[in-house]
Amino acid sequence: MARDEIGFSHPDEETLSLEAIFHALSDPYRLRIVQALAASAAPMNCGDLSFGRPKSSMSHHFRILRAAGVLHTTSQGVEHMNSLRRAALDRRFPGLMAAILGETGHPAAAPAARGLAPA
Amino acid sequence: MARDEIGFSHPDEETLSLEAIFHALSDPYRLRIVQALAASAAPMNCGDLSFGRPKSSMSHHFRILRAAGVLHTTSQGVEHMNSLRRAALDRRFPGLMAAILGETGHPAAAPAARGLAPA
DNA sequence: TCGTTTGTTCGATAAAAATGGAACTAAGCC
DNA sequence: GGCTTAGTTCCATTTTTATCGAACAAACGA
Repeated sequence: MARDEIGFSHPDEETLSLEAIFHALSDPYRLRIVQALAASAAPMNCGDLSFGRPKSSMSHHFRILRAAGVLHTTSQGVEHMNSLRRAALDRRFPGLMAAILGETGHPAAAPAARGLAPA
Repeated sequence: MARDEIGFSHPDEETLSLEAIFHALSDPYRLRIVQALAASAAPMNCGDLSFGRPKSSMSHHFRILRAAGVLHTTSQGVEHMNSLRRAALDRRFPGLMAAILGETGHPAAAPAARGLAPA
């Protein structure tokens, strides 16, 4: 369990489990957080990822995503910046995030994972 | 919702959701069921996939896997034969099952999803 | 028809998760 | 120091899941 500076604890890459990742992604808000982060070039703070829900509720969701190793959070001033742990996830479960996010070799493919209506 | 002969109801391919699939796979027994089915050439009955747990408990897990569209079940005599809905899952979420099962282009890759120790 | 096998359904209980207000902490600004 | 902003932690409540015995149902064979 790596403890970043004075910050959050994120699980080591080797300990990431499919089970925890799936649990983390089985909640609609958490899935939206992941999708929003994937779509964003830059890290995003918690407020921007709260979808109008109470802070305490969202803080709970961030914690679960962090604990599953999906998210990485660092403090920058008053805010907490979140990003996907994409490289670690890709090494540990190659193709998983790509499939979830609807990134396939074929640009026309993966309609469902991109939120588009199926052909 | 397709209702097979006199049998089980399985969701239509178009309605499969990542969220439901993730929830289904976030339980250890359910994940093992999926992995066992993937490893098996032939469909398997419920007893062979029960890992020594009570029937009523496992029946519950089968129902969730079916409702998520992960599993397909048919009656054959007294037994219920289960198989992965691999084709439907692959069409709807290309690469997802391959990543979960640790099937990658490179035979040496995806150690974690195949249950092997990471290099 | 009776008994056996396989699995589902019911129902009660226990365990786990989600929710959100309130109090609190850390960082920055005046 | 006092004030503001951004999140976390605490705590109680609700909701959802999991667990598993017991009763039930369907298919088959003797």
